[in-house]
Amino acid sequence: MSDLPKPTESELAILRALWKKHPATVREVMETLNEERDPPLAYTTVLKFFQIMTEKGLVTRDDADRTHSYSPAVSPDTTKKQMVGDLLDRLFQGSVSELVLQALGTTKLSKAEAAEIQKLLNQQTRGKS
Amino acid sequence: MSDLPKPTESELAILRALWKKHPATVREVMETLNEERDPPLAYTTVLKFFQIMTEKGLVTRDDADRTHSYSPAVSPDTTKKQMVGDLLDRLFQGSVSELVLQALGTTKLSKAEAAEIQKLLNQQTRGKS
DNA sequence: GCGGTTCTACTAATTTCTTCGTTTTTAGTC
DNA sequence: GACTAAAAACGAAGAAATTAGTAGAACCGC
Repeated sequence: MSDLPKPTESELAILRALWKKHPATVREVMETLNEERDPPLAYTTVLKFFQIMTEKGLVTRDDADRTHSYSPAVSPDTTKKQMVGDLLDRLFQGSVSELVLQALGTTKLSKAEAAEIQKLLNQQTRGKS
Repeated sequence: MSDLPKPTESELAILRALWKKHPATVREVMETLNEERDPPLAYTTVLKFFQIMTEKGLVTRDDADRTHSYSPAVSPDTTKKQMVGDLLDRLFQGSVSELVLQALGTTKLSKAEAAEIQKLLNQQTRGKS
């Protein structure tokens, strides 16, 4: 499996929109993106990103209808794994625990969240020396 | 306090070198970087990065001697916080717990590491409803 | 069928990042 | 003081990413 390229900042924004709702048209995604942007993006700009991303294999296009629709070709989970792994290499010398401690240091968690993490930790260390 | 810009990939590589040893000269950092690079970087390339980063305020320059020496103007911790926060926003809707679960899912931790995380979790949830 | 609308494709300008060659400055050596 | 070796500054090319204008095709209502 040839790994897909790491999405750029803009590509990621589009993937986020697609993960929320897909398939989606260029116009739909454009509107979603422009809700949180001051200089709004032109339609053709967003279209261009879709063309590039189709080329790269990050999204798939359905051109059965005149108005093409797009879907993500990578899952949120895969992408998160990829990007966390990347950050890990670049900034934490691969130390997962350091990253986790760093992340935990930034905010307080709810009890439920903490419990969930505890659970995973317990699973991981069970039976280890 | 005007936040400093997010370092680019190359700038980050230089910061990593400086965090390991500073102050350091251009040549020293160049040699460090080139240990793990196949097309090695030219001296002037590395120098250019230092000039840009000085401009941006990411490093400080000591030009007392003819051979200038540089030190990081941002700490590893600050940078890590910045970049983790960035990833959090961009990919995890700000959910620290989701990021942590994702990170923990990638590798098994040593017992010591797990214990350290447990400790922090306990501190954080103490006295919470 | 025709005019307006909306879509995709094409092309290209702009910006940011990376890279390095050339020139200038500096400090030491004879 | 001129010569050389090393460093810094400058300028600019190349590459990647972002942005958008324009042209041509497809559809819709009349």
